[in-house]
Parts: sequence; structure tokens; C-alpha cells
Amino acid sequence: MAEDNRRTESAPTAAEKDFSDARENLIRNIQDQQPDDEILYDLAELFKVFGDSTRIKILYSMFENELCVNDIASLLHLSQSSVSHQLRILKTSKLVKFRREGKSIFYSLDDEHVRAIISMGMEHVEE
Amino acid sequence: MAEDNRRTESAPTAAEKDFSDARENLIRNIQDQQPDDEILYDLAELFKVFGDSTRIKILYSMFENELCVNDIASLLHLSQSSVSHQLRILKTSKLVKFRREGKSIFYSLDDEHVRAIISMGMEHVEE
DNA sequence: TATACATATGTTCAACTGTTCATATGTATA
DNA sequence: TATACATATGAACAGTTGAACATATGTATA
Repeated sequence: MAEDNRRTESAPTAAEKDFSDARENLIRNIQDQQPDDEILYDLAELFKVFGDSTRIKILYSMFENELCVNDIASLLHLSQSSVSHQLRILKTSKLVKFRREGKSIFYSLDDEHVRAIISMGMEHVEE
Repeated sequence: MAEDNRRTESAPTAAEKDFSDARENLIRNIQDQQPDDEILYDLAELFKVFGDSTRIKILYSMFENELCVNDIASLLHLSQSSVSHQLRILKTSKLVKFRREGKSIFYSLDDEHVRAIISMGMEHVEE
């Protein structure tokens, strides 16, 4: 009952052992090189923001122009509330910036990264 | 009761009207230039795949190496099932490719776009 | 300061998503 | 072909999320 019943096959050969040792080393190296969980979490959060078709449409509409909430709402046939909610998310994740002019607030893409990320994604999709 | 009560303010000036006409033109131009909804939907779907920390970790672990399911599971302390489920999603969206070698299946990033998108995101996050 | 316009916020709810567990499929070898 | 290993799949459940609605805040002007 207490005997070793883990394998009915023969013991690993020396070559097999070398291979599996190398594999374990590789895994440990990757573990060490992997960025902190927190950074990868933030990275996922960033992409999550791009990962909604309403937000992508909003971002795309601002690709070359600054727009205010009502512009976007009428442009994309969305409710004002919905646009405002989504813009808040885009502001929070620093994907858009804004400036006030009288009663209106003009939104635009925050930096070139945003454009670059969208463009990269476009290339991948348009294959 | 039937009278026009929409505005108690004065009628728009000529300058105001010009501005609002120009604005409407701008909106129509953007509408025309906007890619098809279907493409923007696909784009959002693509980013949605990047938008999960488990999948990002998996992708990152394959940044420079091909790995098999169990490698990833032990590397990231995830269940085999979870890794397999996520790899299926990554396969479906063409972010990873794979090759079989005996009992194992080695996964790796599908192309340079994937690396580029992750790198862009990293730059944005690491500010 | 009352009114209209522009934007923001809070809440509720249905739909979606990732994980887990159990199980199935595929592959190599004794 | 029986066994072990590697991966895949299916179902159920908890947590998350976007949309809609009502309402609040901020701003300009009469």
C-alpha cells in the first residue's frame, strides 16, 4: 500500500532529465523577467478600455479632431449620458484630454500612444 | 399654449449660425470617414482579448519563448484548465500559434503585431 | 437670479465573462 | 491495448460591465 505507484513506466533517461531540468530553468528565467503583476494588471486594464465598441467608436471619431459630448452623441447616435459615462472612463485611463470653452468641453486623444495602439490594432484586424 | 417657448434668449446671430453650420459639416465629414461599424467592432473584440490580466500574463510569458500549457500553468500558478481555456481564446483571435511535438503543444505569439501592441500598451502604462 | 444649455453622476438590471470542477480527447510507450 | 501524460471541453456559478433612466451640477446670459 505504501509503495511507489506513481509510474509503471521506466525511470527517466539521463537525456530526459537534462531536458526537463533545462525546461525548469527556462520557466524560472521567464518568471524572473516577467514584469510585476501590478504592471501587467494595469496593462490589461488599459486594453480593457479599448475593448468596447462604443469606446472605440468614440476614440476613432476623435482620431483627427477634438469634439464635445454632444458632437459625439449625435455623430454616433448615442445618448448624451452614455457618451459622458464612457468619456469619464477614457479620461480616467488618460486616453483623452479635454479643455473647456464656454459651456462646451472639447475632448481629444491624449497622446500619440493612443493613436499608435489603435493603428496597430487596425492593422491586425484588417488582414 | 401653442406659442414658441423653446428660447427666451434672442435668436442666434449670423456668426453663431455659421459656427454651428461648420460644426455640422465637420460631424458629417467624420461620419463619412469613420470605418465601418463591423471593423470597429472587430477592433474592440481584439482589444478585449488583451484586456484580461490572465491573458496578458500568458501573452507576456510567451514574449520571447514558445511554451506549452503546463509550462504556463506552473509559471503563472494557474490551473491547467484555465490556461487551456484562455489559449483557446488567444488562438481564435489569432494572437498565438502552436505546433505539436509529441504529447506537448508549444504555443507562441502569432506575429509582430501582437508584440507591438503589447509594447505600445506598456509604454503608456509605464509613465 | 431665473432660464436654457452642456455635461456629469447615481442607480438598477440584463448580459457577459473568467474560474472551477469534472470529464473527454489525443498521444506515446510498455 | 492498457496506462500515464498533455491538453481540451462542457457546465455551473459568481463577479463584472454597459445601457438606460432620472437627476444633479456647472456655465452663460438675459
